[in-house]
Amino acid sequence: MIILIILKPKLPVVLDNFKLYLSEKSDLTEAVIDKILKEVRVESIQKGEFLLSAGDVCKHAFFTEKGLLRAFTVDESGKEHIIQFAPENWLISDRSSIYFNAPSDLFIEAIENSRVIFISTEFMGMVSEMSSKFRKANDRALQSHIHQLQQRINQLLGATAEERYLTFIQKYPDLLLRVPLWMIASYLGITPESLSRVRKDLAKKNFKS
Amino acid sequence: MIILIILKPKLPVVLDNFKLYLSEKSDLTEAVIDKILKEVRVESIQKGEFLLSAGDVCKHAFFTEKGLLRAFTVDESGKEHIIQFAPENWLISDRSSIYFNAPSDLFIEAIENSRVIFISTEFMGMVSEMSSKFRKANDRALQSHIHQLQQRINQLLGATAEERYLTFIQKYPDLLLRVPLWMIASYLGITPESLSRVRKDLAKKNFKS
DNA sequence: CGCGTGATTGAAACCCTTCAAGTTTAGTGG
DNA sequence: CCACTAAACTTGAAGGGTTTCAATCACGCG
Repeated sequence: MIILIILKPKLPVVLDNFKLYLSEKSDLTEAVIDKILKEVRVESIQKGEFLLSAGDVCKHAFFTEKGLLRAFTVDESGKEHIIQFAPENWLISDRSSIYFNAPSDLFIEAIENSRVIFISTEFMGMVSEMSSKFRKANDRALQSHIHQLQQRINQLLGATAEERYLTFIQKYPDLLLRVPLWMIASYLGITPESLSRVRKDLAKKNFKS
Repeated sequence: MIILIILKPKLPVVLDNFKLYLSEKSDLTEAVIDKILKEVRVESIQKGEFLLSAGDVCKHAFFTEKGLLRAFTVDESGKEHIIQFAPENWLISDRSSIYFNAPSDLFIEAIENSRVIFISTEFMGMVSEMSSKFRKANDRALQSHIHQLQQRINQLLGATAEERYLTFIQKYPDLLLRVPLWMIASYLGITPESLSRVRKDLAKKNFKS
């Protein structure tokens, strides 16, 4: 008789996306990356949980290994304004809060059950020192970030609700399926009702999806 | 008899503001700064002249030694959207156009007769290598810039015309006296007529200045 | 099943824009 | 220095896009 005993192995946390990210953005060997990965803090964040609240000092950048995060502000009248979404492979944080060690005015929340890498300033500094390619990739990302913010300002200055929506679905088609419409409305700076009507109009003009 | 001949001396271009800027942001000696200053390109720009046009690749950051510059986009319908003003001691440029060597979508124009320093990437690199304080100051400025862009997005997402105007005059009281109101309206994302009415309402509520 | 969240729809109100006209201001040349 | 012109600013009336509020519907989940 054969007795089969299967010991459930201690599952290593899967960090495929973050590993890929590091190997693409840096010129470190896989061995070194694997070593680094053992040091990073990873957490499972349930839908609805917060990674940062307004008033707190932001201490980490967050890399979405799995799931979906959002950053938003809340104004005096209690209305939310969504600043950014962060699906898989995106970084999200309050750069200036980290940099100036100042209270953030952002909330960062998981809107799906997520696995999130906590990236400290020290970690960034360490990898930057190890790889000049990584440093450059970060510079690049910073410039892109600024450019993207300016484009958004530009659109908010001039575009109608419909134009904003069309830009959004063209830029982030994947998010459309994962993010409730009222959050998209918040990102676009319009009410959920308005977005609903915009979509209705577009459907009438036989606009696909 | 005494004949007095006054030879008009070759006037050195006055760069007090930029000199002060360099000495505050770096830890270079005055002698070194003076040497550096001889290398920079300075130009007098008449009101209405352009330093950058959409479609061109931006090659310089511009430091306003004297005068006032603005950056703006023009949308499909021909409307201008002002992205930024740059009075004395401000830097203005299209970072991403410089960085990615890509055509800019910005115009940069003098709205007063101005004296402008052309700052090349090489110049920035050189000073950065000479002074780590300068490097850090630039990092800091970059972070502040991002923060300021985010605050503006936030306001465009939620605030009324009046709120935007009040924020503007509180943040840039000096510009109010130098910039035509229709440009301020453009910066705020409203029409000149609306701004006029907002100001009228504020005056009625006996709001000073 | 019932509850809560998200989405839709309608009607009224509101803010802002548009268009058009008039007024003020500033700059230019005689 | 005044006259002229263009640009900037104001004001009014009408219209449009969005919001607000309220009600209803659809769906997933305990």
